[in-house]
Amino acid sequence: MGSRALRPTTKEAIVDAAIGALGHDRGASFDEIALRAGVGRATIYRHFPTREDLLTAITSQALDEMEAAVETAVGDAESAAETLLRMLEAIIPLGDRYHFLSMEPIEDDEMHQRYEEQNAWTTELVNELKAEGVVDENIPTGWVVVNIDAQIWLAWSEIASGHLAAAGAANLAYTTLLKGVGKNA
Amino acid sequence: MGSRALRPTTKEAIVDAAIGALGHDRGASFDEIALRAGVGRATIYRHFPTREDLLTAITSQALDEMEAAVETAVGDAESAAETLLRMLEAIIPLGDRYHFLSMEPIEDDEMHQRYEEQNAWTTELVNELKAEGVVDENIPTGWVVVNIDAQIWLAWSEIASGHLAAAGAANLAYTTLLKGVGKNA
DNA sequence: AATATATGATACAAATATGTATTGATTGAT
DNA sequence: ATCAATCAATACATATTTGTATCATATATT
Repeated sequence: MGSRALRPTTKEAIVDAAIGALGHDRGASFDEIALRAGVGRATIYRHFPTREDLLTAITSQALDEMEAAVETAVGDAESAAETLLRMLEAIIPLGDRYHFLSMEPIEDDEMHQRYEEQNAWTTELVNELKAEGVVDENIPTGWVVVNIDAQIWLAWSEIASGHLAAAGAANLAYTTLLKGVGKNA
Repeated sequence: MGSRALRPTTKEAIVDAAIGALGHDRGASFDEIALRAGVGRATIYRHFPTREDLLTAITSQALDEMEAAVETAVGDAESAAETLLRMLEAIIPLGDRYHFLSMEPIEDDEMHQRYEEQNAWTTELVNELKAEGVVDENIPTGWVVVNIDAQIWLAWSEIASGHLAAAGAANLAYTTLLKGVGKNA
């Protein structure tokens, strides 16, 4: 059995608490995380032998959730442009939990590789956007890729700070990315 | 006398070493900074009683340099659009030293206030850009402001990683900001 | 009920960083 | 040459965090 519990496992509670604690203070200690999770500090070490193991587990879960959300949302898109918009719509709402991870250096090798794959996926998307005539082919692909990531990050930040409504965020990011903030006479 | 020394003061050497060390590892200890500066660790404490004092000094110097550079570059601009471009041209080359500070939370009250003033300046600039018809007035001013900051940060990152030539960076950021990466048929 | 497992609480060891204090040497100014 | 200030080196006290070990208790399974 997969034994998917109705109530959160201790391990899940720890991961959740860690996400909360680290989102609030990226240097949060195991003491704080244990307090949030309502478990003893030693219990954390039974599930995650080192701090890095815990960080890796969180990163892994974040990537799992994001990849799953994007994959679902993007599945039946009929163009690269639609794929981009769907991707933004799927990934921006997940930012409230994982925003802090985007500022964290990736230590684990496997996580690093998954990040590279993510990047390769986005790069391929940009190439398709160029082929479709949606993105200017004179702009370096790498620059477009980091701008896509930046729009996601900005949307996360502005939603988190209450300056932006979650509803229209994806569309705003999409438009800003493709057309900029300039006035198109 | 201002007594501007021809050779760097011990204090200046410490600040420079701290910028280098913290740029490489944001958690760098006083040991590492002292090593880089070629001074004893205790000497740092004579000039900066606490770690926060040192951080504040670095932040202050960064803001001084950036404000001075922008003020000079922007002085005779004849439009808000020109001001924006000149600002980008002035501030992007400074990123190699202060890039890491943009990811650091601001603790000091005075630095926080100066940051707010920076933000107010950019906000005013965006309002002028809207008045000039350069920026779409339907886009929230705050969103434009964070997008300007994001372009600066992206340029810094991409230059630092060697993916972007410093030369055309400001123009690329300027164009991306106003027109986006989309193809304008 | 008996048993195996997971947990909480606590103590402990080790490492690291911050900040203070002291002392002798070096440097710079008069 | 003398004097004052600054510095390097060192030792020290303190605090924090990580990771390990132990033991009694609670929980779940059979």
